[in-house]
This record gives sequence, C-alpha cells and structure tokens, in this order.
Amino acid sequence: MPLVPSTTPQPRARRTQAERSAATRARLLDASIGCLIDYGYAGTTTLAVCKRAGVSNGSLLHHYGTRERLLGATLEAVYGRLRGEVVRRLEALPKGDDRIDALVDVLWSAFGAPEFKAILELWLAAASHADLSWSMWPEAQAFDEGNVPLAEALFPEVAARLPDFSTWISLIFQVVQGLGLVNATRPSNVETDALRARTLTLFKAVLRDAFKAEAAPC
Amino acid sequence: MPLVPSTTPQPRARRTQAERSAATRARLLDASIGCLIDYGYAGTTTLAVCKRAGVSNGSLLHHYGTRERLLGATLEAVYGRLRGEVVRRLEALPKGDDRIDALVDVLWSAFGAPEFKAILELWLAAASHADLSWSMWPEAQAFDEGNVPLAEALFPEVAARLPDFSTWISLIFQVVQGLGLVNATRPSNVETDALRARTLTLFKAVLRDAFKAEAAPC
DNA sequence: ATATACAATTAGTCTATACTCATTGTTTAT
DNA sequence: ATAAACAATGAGTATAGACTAATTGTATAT
Repeated sequence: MPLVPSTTPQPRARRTQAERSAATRARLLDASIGCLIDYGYAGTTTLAVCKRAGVSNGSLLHHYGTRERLLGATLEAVYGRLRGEVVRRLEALPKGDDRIDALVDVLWSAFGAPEFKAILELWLAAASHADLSWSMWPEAQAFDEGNVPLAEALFPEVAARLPDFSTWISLIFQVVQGLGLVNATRPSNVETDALRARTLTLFKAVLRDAFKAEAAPC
Repeated sequence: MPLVPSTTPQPRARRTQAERSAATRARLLDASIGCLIDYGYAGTTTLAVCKRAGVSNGSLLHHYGTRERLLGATLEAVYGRLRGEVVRRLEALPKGDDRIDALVDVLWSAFGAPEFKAILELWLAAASHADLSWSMWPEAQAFDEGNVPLAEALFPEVAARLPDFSTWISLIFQVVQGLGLVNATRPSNVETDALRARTLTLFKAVLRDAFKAEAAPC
C-alpha cells in the first residue's frame, strides 16, 4: 500500500462540526421519512431509522434525544420541503398560464407525492399522542395558514370578486387531500388512476366555471 | 345475607355458548374501535383492548388468535356499521326531499364520525403491513364499490343524463373524505368548524347546479 | 348424570425496542 | 501543541407487549 498523501486528496474531506452535525441530521431525517413511507409510524423505530441512515444508534439519540423529538423534526422537515416546492412552482408560473389548472396540478404534485403518506402517519400519531400537539409545529401551521394568501396572490381579481373565495380554496384542498389519502392508502391500479384523473379534470372544469367573470344574465 | 333464590332471578341469566361468544366478541370489537380512536394503531395493544373490554388477555387470543386478525375484524365491524347507517338513512329519504343536500349530509355524518379515525388508522396500517392487504376486507370493498350504484338509485334521471355521473360521485367522496381527515387529525375549534360548514354549503350549491336539468342556452 | 366441547382466566415466556453510558474519534479554541 | 468541546460508536439495561399453556368454569350433548 503506497502512501501518496498530497496528490490524492482524501474523498472525505475535513468538515466542520456544524457540517458533520447537519449531514447526519439530514441523513436521519431522510431515513425517518423513508421509514414512515415504507413501514408506517409504528415501524419507524429508532433502530430502523439508524440502519437506513447508516448511523449509529447512539448518534440518533445524541441529536434528537428521544424518538418523539425525531419524529417532530421529521414532520417539520417533510412539511418544509413540500411547502417550499409548492411555493416555488406556483411563483414560477408565467402570467398568462391557465392558473387554475396549474394550481390543482401543483397541489396534486404535493398531496400525491409519497411524502404525503409520511405526513398522514404523523397527523394521526399527533392526534393520539397528546404530547405531540399540533401547535408544536410551525412549518405545518405555516402550510395550513399560508394557503389562502398564496391563492389570493395567484388570483387577485377573483379573490376580490368572490366573497367566498377562501371557501373555494378550502374546497380545493379537501379534494386534493381526499385524493391523496386514497392514493397513499390503496394499492394503485389502472382503474383508480383513471378515476382520479377524471375527477381532477372534472373539478378543474368546476373551478374554471366558478372563477370566470360572471356572464351577463340573459 | 339472606338467600332468596327463586324470587330474585339472577341478573346474569343463563346464556348459550354462541351468545357468550358473540357478546365478548362485540365487547372486544367495541373496545378495539375505542382504542383506535383514542390511542391510534400503535396504542391499540392487546392489553389495552382487553382492559377496556373488561375481558381477559387469553380470551382475546382465544377468539381472534392474533392481534392482526383482531384488527382485521375491527375494520370489518366499523365499516359494516358505517355502511349500514349510510344505506339505512339514504333509503329512508322521502321522495321529494332535496336529495343532494341529504346525500352530502349523510356522507358527512359517516366521515365526520369519530369512527372514521379508526378507519384511517387501519387504512394506514394496511398500507404498510403487506400482510394486512386491502383485498382481505370484503366490507371495505363493498363500501368502496357500492357507492356509485347507491347514488344512481338516488338520482336515476341525473345518472342517465350526465355521462360523467360516477366521476361526480367520486368528487363528492373526495370532499367529504378530505374534511373527515382534517376533522379526525386536527384539534377542532370554532374557526375550523365554521370553515367546514361553509365548505359543505358551497359544495352543495355546486352539486345542485351540476345536477339540475340543463337550462336552455339563451 | 356424566362426559365432552367450548369459553374464559391467570401466570409466565420471549422478543423487540427505547434509552443509558462509558469510550473513542474529530474539530476547535488557546 | 494541548486541552476542551463536540460527534459518533456499540454494548448493555429495562420494559412493554404479543403470544403460550395449563387450568378452571360453563354449556351441550348422550
């Protein structure tokens, strides 16, 4: 084994403590999300997360102290990613686009993603474990409360015209959430996929009709 | 303690074996549903169910053999009850009623019920545990597949007129399911309750508009 | 009446898992 | 260079929960 120290730089370069921490934290959160998707809340054990992350058992506890705190951090992470993605894609929409179709599509890309199953698992866990109270998660609240402003920015004139605009936004979320729930929990097949596509198409038509400037009554 | 044997009939009368079995089974299923609602899937341990049912540990295993089978039976039971209730209430509708509003209300009474949280827990558990496959549950499948025929019986002329009638039914279910999901997982307060009520009202209006006979184009 | 099948109970076993702790390795401050 | 702080490891503990098994109680046959 000849040593060639200076010419071949070590692949694992020298990292600061903060970088080391951040890296293992990210790996743990990724693994936690993956476990939630694959094995559910009960199956997301500390050992399973460690194994998937390639990190020692003690290290997980060093960073998060307890399983519950790890799962809280997981919820924050997965929400943050989803929200970031949604906001980014909505802001990137060209002005003239069919924004209603695009809004539904972007929301579906979030609620139809595998990560939504992780969110579902954590929602239910939080509903049972009182110590995982909903109020503990600012990212989740930001998502919930940021929707209407986001939609108002997309459709300023519709928001001004329709008095129940925020109710319409709620309706949109219910539809996408309902589809996401089915998508996450039922085995997908050709039929269900087709029905979902038709449902989204129909709903877009309903929205277009509701959001368009009222035709003069004849 | 005077003994008055024949005049005071024992409160726990003599029951057949079948009755005894059915009674403890029912108590176990009730307790299981209650545990799912209160503590979630992970918290629905065999011991917790036994304690709540007031039944011994061994008796549970005697009847259901394994925790998994108990939970499968629980899903069947809760689905059966919900489906029975929905069908019964829909069939009891007077002819002339505003049937669209009634359909939404009846569905919401099912998906807004606390039992829906038990269903959610089991849906998610089934999605992770491959051995709890979806196909194992005829009651659940009957619920899923019985919807469109049920709605067609309610709105025969609309079903004949609208080519995408079944898609509309799917849309209705997504909305109610989405609301049920939020209802089951978020702490309820005045605001969320009001928003849900407005969402349902708005959606009913949409449905009335879609289901009514097309006005002649002017 | 008696035997047989079924229902229910209790104590106990075994495994999986959350968490502790003592130790080693790595980075940063002086 | 050295010490102090931080990151990471792996062995070990305590406990909770699924399931077993031997036993007792209760109903239904003959």
